[in-house]
Formats: sequence, C-alpha cells, structure tokens
Amino acid sequence: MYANVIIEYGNKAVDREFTYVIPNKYIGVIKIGHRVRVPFNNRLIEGFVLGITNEYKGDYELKEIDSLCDLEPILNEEMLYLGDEIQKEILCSKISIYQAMLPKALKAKHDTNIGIKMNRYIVSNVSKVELNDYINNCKYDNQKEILSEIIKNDRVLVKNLNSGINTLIKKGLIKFEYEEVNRYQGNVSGKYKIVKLNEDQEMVVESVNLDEFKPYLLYGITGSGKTEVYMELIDRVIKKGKTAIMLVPEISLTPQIVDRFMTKFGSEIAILHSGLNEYEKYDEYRKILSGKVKIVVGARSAIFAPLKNIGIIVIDEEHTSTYKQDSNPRYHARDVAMIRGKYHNAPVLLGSATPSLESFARASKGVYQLLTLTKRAGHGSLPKIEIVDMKEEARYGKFILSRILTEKIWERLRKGEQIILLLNRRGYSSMLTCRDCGSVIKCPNCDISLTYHKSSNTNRCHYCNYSIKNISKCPVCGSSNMKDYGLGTEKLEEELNKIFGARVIRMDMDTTSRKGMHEKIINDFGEHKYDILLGTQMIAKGLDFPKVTLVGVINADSSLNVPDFRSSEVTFGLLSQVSGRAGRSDLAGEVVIQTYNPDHYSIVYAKDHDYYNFYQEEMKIRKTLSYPPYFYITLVNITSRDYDLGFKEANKIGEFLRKNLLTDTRVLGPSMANVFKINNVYHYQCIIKYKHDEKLSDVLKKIDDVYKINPKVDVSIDVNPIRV
DNA sequence: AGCACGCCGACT
DNA sequence: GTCGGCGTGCTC
Repeated sequence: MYANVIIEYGNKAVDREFTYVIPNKYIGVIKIGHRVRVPFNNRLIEGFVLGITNEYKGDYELKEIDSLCDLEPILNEEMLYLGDEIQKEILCSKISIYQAMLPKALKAKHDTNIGIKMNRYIVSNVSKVELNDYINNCKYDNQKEILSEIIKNDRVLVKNLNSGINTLIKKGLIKFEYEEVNRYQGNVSGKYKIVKLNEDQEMVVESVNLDEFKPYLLYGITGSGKTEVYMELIDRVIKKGKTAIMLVPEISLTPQIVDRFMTKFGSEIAILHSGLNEYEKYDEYRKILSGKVKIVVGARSAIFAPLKNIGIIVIDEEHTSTYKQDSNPRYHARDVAMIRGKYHNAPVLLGSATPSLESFARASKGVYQLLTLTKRAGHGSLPKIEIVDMKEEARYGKFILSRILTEKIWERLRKGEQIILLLNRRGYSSMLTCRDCGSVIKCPNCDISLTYHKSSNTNRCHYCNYSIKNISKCPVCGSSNMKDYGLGTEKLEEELNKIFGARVIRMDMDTTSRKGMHEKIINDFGEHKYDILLGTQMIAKGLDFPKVTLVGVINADSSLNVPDFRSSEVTFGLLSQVSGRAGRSDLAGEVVIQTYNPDHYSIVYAKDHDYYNFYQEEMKIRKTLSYPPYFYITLVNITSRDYDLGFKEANKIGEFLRKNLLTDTRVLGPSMANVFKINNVYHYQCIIKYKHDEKLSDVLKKIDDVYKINPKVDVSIDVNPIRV
C-alpha cells in the first residue's frame, strides 16, 4: 500500500504529492487526511495524506512513512473538498490552503510543540470512612490537611507534588485525576440584554429560508440592528440542531460582539481571532471538534471551522477588505462561505451598511436575495453630517482642527459627552523634508517616505519596519533646516492635549500591539475614563458607545488619494461606518467631516447617508473604466531583487498573456506597482481584465509553473485583488 | 524549506 | 595546500 503525501514546505517547487510506502503496522490505520511524519531529503518532516493506492507505477525507490502524528485524521472529507474547490479558484499550493485552515498546533510543521493542557487533581481512592480513620491515626499534619481538603471538596488541584501526596498515593488512599483545560476564558460583562426584534428585523428574519443554500445580502444602515437579526437567525438554526458560523472583521471582534454572543449563547460558542494565542486557539479548535460548540464567531480563517451540519453562515460587514487574505493562499472568506453553504445546503447571509459594489450588484441582479433595514432600531436616529472645506480653514490658520469641529468638541466636553475622532494615519508626521535642498527622507529599502514617530523618536518605514533614530540633519546636503509634513495620530493627540486638556486616548497599531490593549482601550472609553477616542480606521467599525454624540473625521482625503480603483468606495464606506458611531442612544449624534475635496461624490453622498446614489454613480465609473463588478480583475505580480531581470521577465509575461488570452480580455502592463520597491525587492505587475476567459486559468498555471523553479524572479497571482 | 554538492577567493 | 563563501539542484 502506498500513500500520497503533501509535505509541510510551502515552497512552490515541492508543491506536489510524494509517494511513500505504508508500513504494515499502519495498513488500515492510516486514512486520508491523517497527518504523518515522513523522511524527506534526509530529515523527518510532516505532511498530510491525500490519497491511498494499491500500486505504484514509478521507478523511484520509495521510502516508508515514519509515523503517524495523531490518532484521528486532521483533515476531514469536507476540508479536503474545500481544498480542491479553492484551488480551482485561486492559484496557490494545496498545502498552503490546508495550513490556513488549521491552528498552528495542527498544521504540518515538524517543529511545533503545542499540546493539550491538563490539570492534575487528587481525589479519594477509598471510602470517606477509611480516609477519616487514616486522619485520626496519622501523625503527619500535611497528610491530614490534604485528606481533609479532599473530604471537603471531593477533588483538589495539584500544582506541585510534595511528600505528603506521594505517601498517600503510595498507600493507595488517593489517586490522580486529569482533566483537559480550556486556556481561553472569554468574559461576559453582563451589560448586554437580549432585546426583542422590531417589525422590520422580524421581517428580515422571516425572509431567510433556513433549509436551503441561498446567498442573501442584508443591507441595513448603521444602528439598524443587524446583529440582533444574526443572533435570532442563529438561534433558530441551533434550535433545529444545526450549527452556525459568524464572521466578523478582525477589528470589531474584540470585545463588544463577543460579549453579546457570549451573553446570549454562553458556552455553546467558540471564538477564533488573532487576539488569542496559539494555545488558546488550539483549545477553541478542539472544542469545535468535540461537537460541544454550536456557533463559531471569528475572523476570516474561522470560515474553515470544522463544524458539522452547518445551518447558516453569516458574514458581517461583508465589504471589509480583511475577508480577503493578502498573502498566499489569497482566498476570500465570502467565496469559501459560498462553497460551504452549498455543501451543507445552508443559507449564506452577507450583511453591511455599505455593501461592496460587487455584492450590491449581485443583489440587484437577483443573484443574491436583497434584504433591507432602513431605520435605526430603538431611539437613535442617523446623525447630522457637516462637511468642512479645509482649504477655507487654512485661511484662518487652521490645518488640523477646523473652527467648527473645535467648537463642537468644547460643547461635548462641557456636556460630559464623548467624542470619537478618526485620523487614518498613524505616527506623528508622514514625511520629513529638507528646506534647503528639498529632498525627502526615504526608506533605504523601500520606495516610501519614512513616518516620524515622536514617542520613540524614530523615523519608521511602515512597509519594511526599517527604523532610524531621529534625523536632525539632511543626509543629502547636511542642512539642519528640516520640516515635517503631514498629520498622524500622535501629532493629533498632542494637539488635542494642548487645546482641550481633556482626557484623550489614542487607538492605533502602535498603542494596541500589546495583547489585551485593544480591549482595555475600548473598555476604558466605554466607562468614560476618557472623553476623546482618537484613532485610525480600527475605531470605525462596530463600536457601540451610547455617550458618543460627536464624530470628527480629521482628514477624509487620506483614503481618497490612494491610487486604487476602490478608493471612492472605501472612503464612502469608512465615512458611513464611522459616522454610524455617533448618536446610537437617545442622545442625538453629529458628525464633522474635514476635507480638501468637499465636492467629491463619495463625501457628498456619505453626508446624505445616500448609499443608493453613491452606488449608481460609482457603477457608472466602474463601467467606463472596465473595473469590477463589470469586469473581473486578476493581478500578476512579478517581483525580483534584480531591477533589470524583473523588468525583462515582467515584459515576457505581459507578452505571453496578450498572446494566449482571448481577444476580449485586456492585459495592462507590465507596469511598476504603486510602491515599486519594498524591502529592496522591485514590484512589477500586469493587470488582466476580463468578463469570461476560459483560457485564463491554464495560462496562469503555465506562468506559475515556469516561475516556481526560478529563484530570482517570483510570480504571484492574485485573482480578484483587493488593491490594484 | 533545507541540505548536499561544487566551484572559486583569503587564510592557518 | 585548506576553510568556507553561497549559487544550483534535488527531495518520494
């Protein structure tokens, strides 16, 4: 018997099955999906069995499988099927897909050492009468103490052994008992109560057929109570004896949504997101495998949760770009959800206040069933939004905070209400220039100007993490006449402290990198330990603070000026989402948007809460420029440390694409990527636009095959990229 | 990915 | 003469 094994190495050159002899002792034991240890190139590594055959027609001398890693297969039938289906859609190695499905502890990787944590207890091995007899005749206090504790509590947790325990064990009076520990303990605040659905929500719930696969798009304005709808649907699914996956963007996962789900569903749920360490993830995963868990709430990769008998998959904030993984395997959780929905014959519900154009277009065409919530649930009404032209403000010497926003902040502070300020750029200032020679301080490894971080007094590259201590002299001309431009969250924080002297808390990647800080900031702000929360886009989604009545967007243009066809959509979405943080209780909310482009349609429509007209206008542009949803896009990234070689090979690839794809398909480039040099690697790209091209996947595969053995040039293919 | 093999420069 | 630099190629 032979086993076909894919090995742990993600390298493209070994992305195929290797055949091994199954030793006699494992015949009938090893199954497809098992994790095995195999000899490979003079060392033992791990892999997954993908096939078992009776004969082998090759002239290679085969080696034997060394050993089995686990008693049960790691990959079940559905996961193996998912791997096949995903590989049909995107170009990547099989192993990378399977590794993406698993917590680190269960990936094929020879050097991981994450195990089950066991608590050790001592319990009585004889009757209570016998224990009492022993206590009465024993002259050692420590033994008496141990035994009376056991009598009182039935079992006692043992961290360290001592002579007393050893003696009692030897005498057979007590014995050890072991129990698996779950290292993740979510906490329920108890401040969320379960509310009854209103009529609109009820109608949406009733519209979802829980007994068949069908995609739905729930378009519901911010605060309209989408989460309650999800919870009700999931509740109904559970009552049918089925299970549910609830996907949330990473950032809104902690801790408010988790709290609400834990309140309603208690121990029936498992949580999977990057806030857990690998031990906790392993424990949550095992909880799912054991069947104790009915609901999995998690970020992108939770779409692979090994639940059986799935009854619904919900993707909240479906427009969020983090549902697409931006490294291999470049899968989109939405696509995986559709595959799993079909497999389980279960509905897939996408929800958003600002649906992606792709999804809304599909809903308009009837591919998805559209459901809507157009009113805010409860007391809250949509906030009034005001646009401030910062070109105008500059004449009054206001570059950071406009007069009107300053005034409104004062007003809230006086009333004891809270304020959220969005500034989508971390650091202190975004670039440092020399006033004498005009040069900009750039990263030596990347094509990017360095961001100044005042707290650490460093200039840092946000692409490669290069960092240099504060530069006081121009490295080109030696002048010390340096000037910083651009506004980051650090500088805004400083400014706020200077003007208002209020209690300000900053939330961005720099203040939340430590475990638990994210929750702490949210909790502290929720308890009104701070008046102003300022942060990058991580504050825009999902947060629900009743006392926030003012939201300020400091620079709405930062997402608009990104050279990407989705920049308007992203801006509209971001502005709508962050506006939705204001006025969520009976206190009325207000929003001030500062911009240098007050007439831009994405800003104007966001002001009017007008998703539909934004959608219409944006669709026109997408049509004219042949972008999604009218055309599909695939991006071919060609990277090399060698500038000329990269250029040469990129051109070859461009030509090959043009020659071999259908004539309706457009191939743009190669051109230099937006950030041309990252970490001393040059990035070229070809953009392919197509409606339907049956030749595409073969052509891409050919390119991939050629370059997977080329160590100097790397080609990565991104189907339906997030950024172009 | 990781290791052996192999072909050229600066040293005990 | 040898140690060791890392380019190339192979792994069931």
